[in-house]
Amino acid sequence: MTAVGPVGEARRAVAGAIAAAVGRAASAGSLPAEARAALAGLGEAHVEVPRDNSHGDLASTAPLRLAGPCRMPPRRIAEAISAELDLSGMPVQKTEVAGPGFINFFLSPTWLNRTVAYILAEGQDYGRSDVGRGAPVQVEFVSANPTGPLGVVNARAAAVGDTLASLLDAAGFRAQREYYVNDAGGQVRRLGRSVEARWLELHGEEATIPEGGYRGEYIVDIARAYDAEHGEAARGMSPEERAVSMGHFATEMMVEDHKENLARFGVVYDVWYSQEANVTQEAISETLAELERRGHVYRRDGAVWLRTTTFGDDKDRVLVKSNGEPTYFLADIAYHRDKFSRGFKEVIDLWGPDHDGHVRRMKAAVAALGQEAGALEILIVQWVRLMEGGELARMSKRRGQIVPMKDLLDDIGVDASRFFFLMRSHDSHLDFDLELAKRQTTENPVYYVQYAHARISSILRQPEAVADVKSLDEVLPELDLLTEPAESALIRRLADFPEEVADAALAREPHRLTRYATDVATAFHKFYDTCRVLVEGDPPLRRARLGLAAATRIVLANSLALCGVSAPESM
RNA sequence: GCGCCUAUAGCUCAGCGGAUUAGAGCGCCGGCCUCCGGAGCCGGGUGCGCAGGUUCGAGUCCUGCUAGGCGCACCA
Repeated sequence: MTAVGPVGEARRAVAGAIAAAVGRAASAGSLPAEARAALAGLGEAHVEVPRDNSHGDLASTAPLRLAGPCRMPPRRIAEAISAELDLSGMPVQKTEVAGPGFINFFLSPTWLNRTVAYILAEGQDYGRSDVGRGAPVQVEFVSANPTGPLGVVNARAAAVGDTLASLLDAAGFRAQREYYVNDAGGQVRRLGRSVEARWLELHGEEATIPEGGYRGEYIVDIARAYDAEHGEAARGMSPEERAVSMGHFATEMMVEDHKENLARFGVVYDVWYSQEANVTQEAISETLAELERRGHVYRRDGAVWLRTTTFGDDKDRVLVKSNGEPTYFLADIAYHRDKFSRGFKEVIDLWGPDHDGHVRRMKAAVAALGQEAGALEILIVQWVRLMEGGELARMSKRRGQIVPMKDLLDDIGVDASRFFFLMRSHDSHLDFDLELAKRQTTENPVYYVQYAHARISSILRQPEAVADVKSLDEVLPELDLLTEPAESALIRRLADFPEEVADAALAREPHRLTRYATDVATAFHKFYDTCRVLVEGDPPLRRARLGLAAATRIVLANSLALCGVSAPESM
């Protein structure tokens, strides 16, 4: 838990009051002297948000945690602390000792209502915090090979990476979104030769796709495009020249295609980092030299090795093959070295499940370069299976198992795709229910949340509401009229938002956001069901409820924005 | 063989640093609109793979086992 926003303030206040009470209890002898130090070791973390709101708005587990050091039953510690609690001037309505030794705190209605005013004042900024203190963090994601179209796993990585970056920004880090373009090396040649084969076929010549080449139909499209632009020139080239020329052409075309799909998906990168342009021979040999200087390199069997086992890998890895060529691993190390030289202290890579065997060696290499452990974090985005009616779906019957991202966008759309990808933890396998995602009229989770937003928007534009909506910043005194349980429950959940954002960012778990947004939508619908917003004959209460509705809309809009999902005013 | 991920309701999954009574969506059954958007709300029930361990307390931590997925190149 990160203490930010309204709940963070309350958490700090409660933690402070408990610390003071423990101090007094220790002086008075009702607690042993060890209690002070033991509590100090806990920080503010012992003040938690209970799962069940009948246990209060905040609860301290300090008595349970102090039981060991104090050698006293937790319940008695709780009572000793309770007896010394001084809550004057604090937004706490009541406290209780409960269960095995929790101290539960019920925040006052005044606190809740001030929170509504605070949200209204913050608007678009509500949810932002400064826990990152402006630290630059790089998030690199998707980075697919430009040898074929993006697939659904790439789409998932795009949703997760983009939202993670947004969360980091909101939590006060400076996130940079980077895409690494693998436009160098053997695969470009292979791609070029594959295109060449198709190009020859276009001209009625026999040709075979080379071993390890690319067979997708898109290669034919590329060959056609190439022919239209450079067909004449190509006729005069040697096969080798053609492979190079076509390889570059194809790569550019694929990268453009990736950019287009990602942009359509709402993902805009700060940097498209070309391997060919940046990871030069020079960069590679500098990297090798640095690793040698640091003493982690040795020669064996004609190859140059990095002693990654020093840093937890299960075997050493080759940097330079015995034929003198650098491995991709070395190029990748050079790339990561460059990231850190650009000033990032924290670098997060999102990789596909086919690369999880490479995690250890890459982290080992970064450690070998002298970076702190944890400077590089690698998140594995797991497989996506598209399901339709409980069966594996084949959206693309044309070729293989790879379902293009484009088809997903065409069929499902951006909002549902992104939301669905963000409903699950990135490291668990995802069964994507196409039928459910396509539904626009029923219980699709994304529509559930958007519906709440649209419903509020509808209320706020009712004729009897508009005048009040304009002056919501003046409703402060009326907010005290919000005393219904459904109102308090909703406000309480709205108050969590900044901590939800900060915690999701720090844990690198963007999927928490969709759950939170769903919770807020549920709390709102319940409120709506029990409390009439546009109450007649009671203008103050109406203004208060409009204020709450407007605050809810802010939280929903901000949550959806972080997810990259639209927040419609009507549906 | 080694490594990583996963195992929670009929299905897909949450459960964030261990904490009071384990949740959501879908599916199924039954209620709720003279009223701000019924794309909503309320009710109905089954579950932490197995076995140990640590602890005042384990879905959560540790060990072993079982099952599923993935990875184990001088490929990129």
